[in-house]
Amino acid sequence: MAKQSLAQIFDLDRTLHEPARLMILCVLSAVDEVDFLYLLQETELTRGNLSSHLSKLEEAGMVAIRKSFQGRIPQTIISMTKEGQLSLLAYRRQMQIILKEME
Amino acid sequence: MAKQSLAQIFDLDRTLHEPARLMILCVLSAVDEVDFLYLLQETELTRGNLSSHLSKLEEAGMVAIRKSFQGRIPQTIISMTKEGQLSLLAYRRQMQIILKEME
DNA sequence: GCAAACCAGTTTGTAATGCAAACTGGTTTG
DNA sequence: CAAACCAGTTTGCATTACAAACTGGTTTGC
Repeated sequence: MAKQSLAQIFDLDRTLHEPARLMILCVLSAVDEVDFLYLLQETELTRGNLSSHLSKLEEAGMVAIRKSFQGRIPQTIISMTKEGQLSLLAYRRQMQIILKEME
Repeated sequence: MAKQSLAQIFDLDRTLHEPARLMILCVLSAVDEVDFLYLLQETELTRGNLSSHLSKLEEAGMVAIRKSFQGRIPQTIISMTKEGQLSLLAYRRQMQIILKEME
């Protein structure tokens, strides 16, 4: 493979590059299924922000969102999709290369 | 030091977190003084984008911008400040921690 | 000698974000 | 049965990143 240009190396997936979403996926990569309130507590995001970042991740096909009930209280369960796992892996690799580039 | 929260770990410097600016600093960290046209070529940004990202970096105190002439043609020379070097180092360290966190 | 093309950038306009605050639809408590 | 609470969603706004248009000067063609 020919040497990559800087522009290519730094062309990061913007969905994952947002710290809040990276943080969400980081939690998900460890536990693989969580509810909204657990994420809320782990990430210290506001409910509104967590909700909208999850929507973005869902639209991008990175996470799956399932609604259920805990007794009569609604509950939202979030898990990472296969695509999400692959994208996160790719992002990590790319960022590793960037960090090396800056040494 | 107490264990850092995820929110703290992922609280990245937004000035540096933007890929285009990270790329600019990456070039600067290697050569330490460049002109506008060299950056333009290395980064493959448009002139407008390069100009505005440089302004942001200058406002943030990360780079110093000096105007001179090459014969009668105006020339812009950019270099990284000490603060820029330190901030970039800090960003790299923080991102290393994040990548570890996601392993 | 002056119009057209070129050079080195800067400014402006626009669409897309990220965040906080307000809202929704339901449940529990006093 | 009103007030407080729960689990989220929607809305409004200020900030952005990018592209396109602009600026102020220089060189080229005729």
